[in-house]
Amino acid sequence: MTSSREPARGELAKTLAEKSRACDYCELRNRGFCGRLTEAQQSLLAAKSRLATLDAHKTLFCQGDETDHVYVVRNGLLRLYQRLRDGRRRVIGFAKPGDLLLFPLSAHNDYGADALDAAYLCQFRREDFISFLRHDPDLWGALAVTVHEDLLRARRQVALIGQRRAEPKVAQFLLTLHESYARPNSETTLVPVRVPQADIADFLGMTVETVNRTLARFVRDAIISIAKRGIDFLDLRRLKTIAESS
Amino acid sequence: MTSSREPARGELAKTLAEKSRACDYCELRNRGFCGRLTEAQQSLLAAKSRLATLDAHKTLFCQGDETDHVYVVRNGLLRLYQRLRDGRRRVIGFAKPGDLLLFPLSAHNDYGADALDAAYLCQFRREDFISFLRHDPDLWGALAVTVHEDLLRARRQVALIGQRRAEPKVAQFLLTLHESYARPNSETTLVPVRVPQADIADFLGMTVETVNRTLARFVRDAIISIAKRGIDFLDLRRLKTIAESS
DNA sequence: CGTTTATTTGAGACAACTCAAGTTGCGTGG
DNA sequence: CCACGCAACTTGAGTTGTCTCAAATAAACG
Repeated sequence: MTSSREPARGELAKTLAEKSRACDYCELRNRGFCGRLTEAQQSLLAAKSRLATLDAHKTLFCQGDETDHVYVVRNGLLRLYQRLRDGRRRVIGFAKPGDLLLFPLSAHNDYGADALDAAYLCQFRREDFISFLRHDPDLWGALAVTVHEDLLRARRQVALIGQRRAEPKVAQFLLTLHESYARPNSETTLVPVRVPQADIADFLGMTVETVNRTLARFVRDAIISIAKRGIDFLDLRRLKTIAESS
Repeated sequence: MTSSREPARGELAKTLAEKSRACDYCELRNRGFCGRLTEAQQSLLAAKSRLATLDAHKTLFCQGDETDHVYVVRNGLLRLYQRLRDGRRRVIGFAKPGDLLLFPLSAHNDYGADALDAAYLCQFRREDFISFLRHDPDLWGALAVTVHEDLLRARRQVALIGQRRAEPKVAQFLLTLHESYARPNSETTLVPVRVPQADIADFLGMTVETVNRTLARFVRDAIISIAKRGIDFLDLRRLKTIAESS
């Protein structure tokens, strides 16, 4: 099944389960919600957390449903989206490890989420999370900063969609993707995620055809290379030039 | 000077000053930051607040500057904007009475703000605001919810800009404007704000020319009427139809 | 009353969209 | 193992609507 694309999946799951309580995995990430917590706070939350697993293409929660849980992504990539009045879909972002999903003070989900990859998440009951906040007011800061970062991300998306030409849009999107997955000590230029072109289109407010043609041009010009395992960034400098060309 | 457009301005200022401590004015608004506070919390904040006045077209703060103060709008309308790499300007929103400006946990301003109308604001030193949060943890909730509402607004702007055709964009913008200023017990359809078309264009990601032509069409079709004092909504039903026409 | 800023109008180019076929890749079941 | 079906991707030709550029007009301000 989904494990075919990731041989070490089962092993990883075991590792995650062992480290579940101490949040060692999340601690590795500077960014994200858990990265802003002290070890004591992490332990407090971990005590009431449940490990949730989600196969690729499965839905974690739907827009409009009651928010009974909130989540922190441990592993995998999720697509966050809203349905618009006219039936079209708007992808509002992609959730990476460390990201907090849903706002614990809202009774209903602002958006829906489903997995692009198989995903592992920490699940918290919303009421538990709220009582954490009451118990340890310092958690409020982490929550507020996290929501504020989502706000900054949303504003970046506004700037992105506002662009008229397709090439800078896609180029900037690719650069953001690269940035999110760039490791300081790594030489590889391969970002190991496969985002469907339809999702890129709905994120950037373009049609699939235009996204496809633009990506094809980048591939033809040897700026990127698209493989089954992800996107290989061959010429970051040229990609940046295109991104700036507004 | 600017009082010529609002004869009762001076009187209003006096009223505001008198009610400054109890925040009675802000209390009248359901929406906004102050509306989420208890009277005790309002008094706490009011004790350390300063009334700031700002003439029309003046700048309150600039993007990138150090955040030494945060503000709550009492009266007037402000334009919030960011500068993009290519020099273009992106209007990220308009601040109405009750809105909190700037994020007290950020060291630098994410955006700039200047007045469209003459404006009155409550000014707080950032460190004072942070110590309020420490002193009364319940304030954290109000802050988090406020930032989250900004996030929802930003996502609405994403959906707005994502539209391809000009008419629905402008129609939806006008409807939002109308909603923000609609009074429950009021019969008038006049929204007493004048937003420059250039700002609408930068908010919606279009050119001034297209905004102008679209507005002209609405006026020609007797859907709205544009006067010096503001926009008169003559046919809300038709405006809604256009807004839905994606 | 002159200067600056905002709005209005026109003609043409261009880039993304629409529609309509293909093709490829992949998981399922015979 | 191959055939099938579904979903994602690819490609082409024509349309459409906004943008661009260029100008004239109107309004705001000292």
